[in-house]
Amino acid sequence: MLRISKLTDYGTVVLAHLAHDDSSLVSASDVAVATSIALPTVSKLLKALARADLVRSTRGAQGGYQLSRGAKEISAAAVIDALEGPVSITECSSHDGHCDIESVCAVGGAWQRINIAIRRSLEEVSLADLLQAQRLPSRFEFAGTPINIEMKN
Amino acid sequence: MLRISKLTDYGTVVLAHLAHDDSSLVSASDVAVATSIALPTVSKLLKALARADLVRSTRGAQGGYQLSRGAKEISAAAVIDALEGPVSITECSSHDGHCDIESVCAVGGAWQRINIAIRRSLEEVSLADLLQAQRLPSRFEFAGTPINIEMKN
DNA sequence: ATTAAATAGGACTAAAATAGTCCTCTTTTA
DNA sequence: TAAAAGAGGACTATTTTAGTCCTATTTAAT
Repeated sequence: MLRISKLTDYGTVVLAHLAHDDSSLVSASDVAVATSIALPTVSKLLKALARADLVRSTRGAQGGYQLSRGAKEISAAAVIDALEGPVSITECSSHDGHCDIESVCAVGGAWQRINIAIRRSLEEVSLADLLQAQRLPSRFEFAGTPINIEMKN
Repeated sequence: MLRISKLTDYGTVVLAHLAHDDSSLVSASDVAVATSIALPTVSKLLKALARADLVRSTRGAQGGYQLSRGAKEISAAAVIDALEGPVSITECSSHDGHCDIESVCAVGGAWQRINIAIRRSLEEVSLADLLQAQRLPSRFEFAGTPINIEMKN
């Protein structure tokens, strides 16, 4: 259920590598070697991440990529947006999506609300959190009720 | 990002219809007519929902389906599980999934944690909630920009 | 008993999304 | 000016998802 794409997952790994090598420029091929992800794929990911301004690129020889801001300033939501676009949880809730059964749909905006709730929680999680895999401080509201999320481990 | 499949969405609509017609048995074709979803599709959905024990089926003439429990006792998570299987947010976090880059993956269990968080929130939401959530214009911020979500009925 | 109305299960096909590769162009440094 | 990088996009293959259809089984009504 509710999966993110493999590319997004890889994207996180790539970002993680950049976060590690903090100050210096890292080329796509370095990242590919370090992560064992095929170079064309890494390249594609980094281009998309650059367009979304999550990484900054420097062209030319000795060029490469670096995070455009600190790992704490990059949210999981931003990563997903960059690599999958701002798509919603259901088709009919996306902006120009058209829903065949709209007129008889009893469910209406319910999934949207869930979507928003999930989105908020993803905004609370930063790349730094992902790296540390420590307790995630997630707390958000759904349908007016505050929901606390505790994580085991 | 993070979408549920169209079938799951339809499944919710189907369940919503059953919840409406509370006490009596409703045949798959009745549901199909009422929801404007093609009969074979409705049929397929109801079978899956029956296997997951979200609806109870009665075979034979005058047979049909009904919810196996009250709408409040059916969580969004259960619906998703029934129709998409208990898959995780990433491939490598699913139970028997194998991840190519496991050995160098710096992200590790981070997405799993997010997955658990989302899952919990989906367990908090019942079918009854989904039904009530009609027509609430929503507003939230993304990347500092306020975003309005309008629902067209 | 027989027939008709249902569901059960699964095989199959079609369509769409995803993943991955490759080519050509531009930029920059040595 | 050559080599090392990224930019952009076209293209292909694969996988997933959606949707249909067929056959078997169950049950109620006649």
